[in-house]
Amino acid sequence: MPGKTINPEDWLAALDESGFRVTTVQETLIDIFAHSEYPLSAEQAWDVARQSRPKTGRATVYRMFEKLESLGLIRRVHGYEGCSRFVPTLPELMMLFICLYCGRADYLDSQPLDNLIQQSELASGHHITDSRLQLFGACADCQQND
Amino acid sequence: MPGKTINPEDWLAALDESGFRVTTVQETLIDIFAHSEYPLSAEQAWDVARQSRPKTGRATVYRMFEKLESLGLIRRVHGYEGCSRFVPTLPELMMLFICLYCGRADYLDSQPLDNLIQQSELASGHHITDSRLQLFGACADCQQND
DNA sequence: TCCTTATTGATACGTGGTATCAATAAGGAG
DNA sequence: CTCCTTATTGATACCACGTATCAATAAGGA
Repeated sequence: MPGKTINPEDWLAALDESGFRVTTVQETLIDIFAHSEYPLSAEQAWDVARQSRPKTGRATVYRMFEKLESLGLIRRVHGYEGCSRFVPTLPELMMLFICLYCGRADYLDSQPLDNLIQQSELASGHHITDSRLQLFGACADCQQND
Repeated sequence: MPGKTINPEDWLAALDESGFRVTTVQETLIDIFAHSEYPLSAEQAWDVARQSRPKTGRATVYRMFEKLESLGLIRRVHGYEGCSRFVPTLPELMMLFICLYCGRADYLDSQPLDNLIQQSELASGHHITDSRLQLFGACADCQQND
């Protein structure tokens, strides 16, 4: 599974542009996201953060997750381990696949989803404004290592 | 939005066949599910259950939800109001649409989703064994009443 | 360097869900 | 129908995740 990732500079810039102060906690947490290929819960991120920054507060991490989500920089994963984990948002690659064996997240081209939505709108008469799709299974790597 | 619903008899039969005892709490809760067009949380179902059966325990309702989910009779809704609500499972109609205005759930034909999964498997090399798709927007009724 | 104020960390709190365990009731055997 | 075994229940305590509060800290502009 290829390691697609995000650029911490962009995230800090986004926070700055939105009028938030740039702090060291932010840098720490953004770095944690940038270097993880797995979906992260606030609790997990808190544990990692305290390794390099022991005084980090729990509430602060939750607040930062909220902020990052509201800015669209991370999105929630609705998975087998609950709904409290997040992954970085990759524009144009919104379809998320989670491997049930290694736990890693992979992003897929979302064009097929757009087609599906159009189709379903026509068939049902509903106006669809948002969608959540997640796929689960065995990633290419984990299939080989059986 | 048409009121598709399920048959309480079938659910009781399914519980019986799985070796569970048939109890009055079960009948109460199954009835509540059969008569609601909205996704239900355990807490909500508990409130309703106590109207006709005041001594009903909270844990019992959570246990029953767990049982019904494990038997595949209800499924979790990953929605804007959290991930703790459930709807009855309708086989062959697995794609769920939730109206953001009236809150009702509608089931859509899941053939397009099957196609999407096939497509994504080919493109990514992953083996997809499970999926979660939910659509949000304005249902046909709520679009008219604007 | 100082000052204002957003952000932080510690703590307490709230809600959704689970473990425990004695009391109850399903339902098969006689 | 009655008895007996045991799954199920209800009450309580408990735990995990997340949020509100508020004094202390630190960004960053003047």
